[in-house]
Amino acid sequence: MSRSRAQGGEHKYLAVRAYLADLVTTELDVGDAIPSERTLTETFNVSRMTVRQAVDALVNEGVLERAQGRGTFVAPPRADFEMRLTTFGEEARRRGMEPGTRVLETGAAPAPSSVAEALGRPQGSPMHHVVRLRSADGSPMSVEEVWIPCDLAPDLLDDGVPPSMYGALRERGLAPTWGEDTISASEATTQEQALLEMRGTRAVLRTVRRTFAGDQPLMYSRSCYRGDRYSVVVPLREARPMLVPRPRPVPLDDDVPLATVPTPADAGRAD
Amino acid sequence: MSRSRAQGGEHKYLAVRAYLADLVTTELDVGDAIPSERTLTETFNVSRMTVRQAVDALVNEGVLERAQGRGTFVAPPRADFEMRLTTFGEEARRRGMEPGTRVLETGAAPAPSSVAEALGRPQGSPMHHVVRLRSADGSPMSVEEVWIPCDLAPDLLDDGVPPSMYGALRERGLAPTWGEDTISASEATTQEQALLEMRGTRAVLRTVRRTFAGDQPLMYSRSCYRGDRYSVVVPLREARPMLVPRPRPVPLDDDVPLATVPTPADAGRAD
DNA sequence: CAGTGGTCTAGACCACCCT
DNA sequence: GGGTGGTCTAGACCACTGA
Repeated sequence: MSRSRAQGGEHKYLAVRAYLADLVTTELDVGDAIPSERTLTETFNVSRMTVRQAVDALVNEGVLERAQGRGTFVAPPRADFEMRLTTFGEEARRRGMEPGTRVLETGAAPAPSSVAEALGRPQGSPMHHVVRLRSADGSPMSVEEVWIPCDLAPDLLDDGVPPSMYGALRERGLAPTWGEDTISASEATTQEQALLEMRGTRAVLRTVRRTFAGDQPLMYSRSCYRGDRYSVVVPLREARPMLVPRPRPVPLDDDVPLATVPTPADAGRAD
Repeated sequence: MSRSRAQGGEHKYLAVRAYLADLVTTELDVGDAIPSERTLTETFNVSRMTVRQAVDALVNEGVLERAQGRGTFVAPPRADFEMRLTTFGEEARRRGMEPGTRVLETGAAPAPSSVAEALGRPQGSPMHHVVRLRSADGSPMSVEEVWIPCDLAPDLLDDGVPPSMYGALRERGLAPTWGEDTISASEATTQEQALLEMRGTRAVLRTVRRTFAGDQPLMYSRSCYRGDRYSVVVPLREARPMLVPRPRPVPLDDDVPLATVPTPADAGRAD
């Protein structure tokens, strides 16, 4: 059991898949051809269907593209029509700026009703609460407030505020898997205005984010960005090409799950 | 060649696929089992690999879920982590409100530089230009300004402003396939403030949208939403589970495409 | 235990592309 | 024509599930 796992795992198609994934990331450029299916058949001593299973997987992931009669090629980096759960730091660096943070407030606090509701917790339940001023290239960008239920990670703030909340949660086995931003515009409070050093304008972009690990609500956060320095780009896909199942999901009496906690299936239905 | 296409097309797996898709949409509820693979093998007189090809396709689309040892079931409507290209009307109705429109301005106009640049057109080239006040349940929600190159659809405004721009474009064979919103916050101009009947606040949420049909830029639009009445919900996926190809795409000398027109591969890279 | 999906074989013919 | 992917067969054994 410890031997014979060449590269990818127990299954043959995984070995082929791993080989191809490695080829793509280390040897080939976009547009290059991978070995033909029959070649792979020989090099791995497997049947063609097995090779195809491996190639199929990478095609489905958008890593490879097939072209009948020509071959199979490394696909150009795919259009990404999905926003990602990124941290302020990653986001700033992606935009070519150096992120900075000043902790304004930290500690435990009872959950306000809006926060409790959003996380599916009883009102007033204990939460880690952190308020930070975030900056990019030295100038203030946003004020960010975070709540995380204490019981999920009691020791979260024991060593001070971690550089990345997502990182700290990940270390505790609570990797964020999806989330939801609600974006709106309003005016800065005088306190926010001062913190963000805003002068001409008071317009700010606010986002409320709920972060989940699977079904479990992990974190609630509110950010307030300078309207004159920050914008969000959202890629948009074609309207609904999908196949819709369920003709009429008969209301069920048993098996009613937590009501206020949306599942991924509820995401994307704005409002 | 004209006969023998039972339901889905020439290929056997497409027939099975069509049969299953029909089952899912007309007979089965979420969670119901589909016929077993071996059953399908018999009813369609095909081999099991062929059945699997059909089922695989639907599983990849998120319509079905396999469970080893138990069966294959209709999947719950999938989490939708993608924002869709919707029109103001669809969007309003989805939120349970009745959309309304008042045309403020309409006609042809030379493209301002920002618009021309965004659409990859020469500055000053002729564009359809429409400004509309959009309302929901009778109260003003946003001011929207649209530019569409005249040459794409010369007759676009011949019968007045169409109820849906996307619809009108679709009728002319220019179906929008993807787009990109840039969302920001700022203050309303006095004109906007008056049109939107804003009183307490001046904060507005602005979106700049570019709409494409494949590689072709179709439309540029700017909207200005009342900050106190409008917000956008953006679903967020897990941060980068993907496999990244290209170690170093050697700069190519030939085959350089239109420079200022981004392809889908550039979407999602904010900023 | 019987039934399900998961993996795998060793062939086959076809449609397509390039030379 | 020779190579490529696209489809398809008729089996096989395995791992897992549920009664």
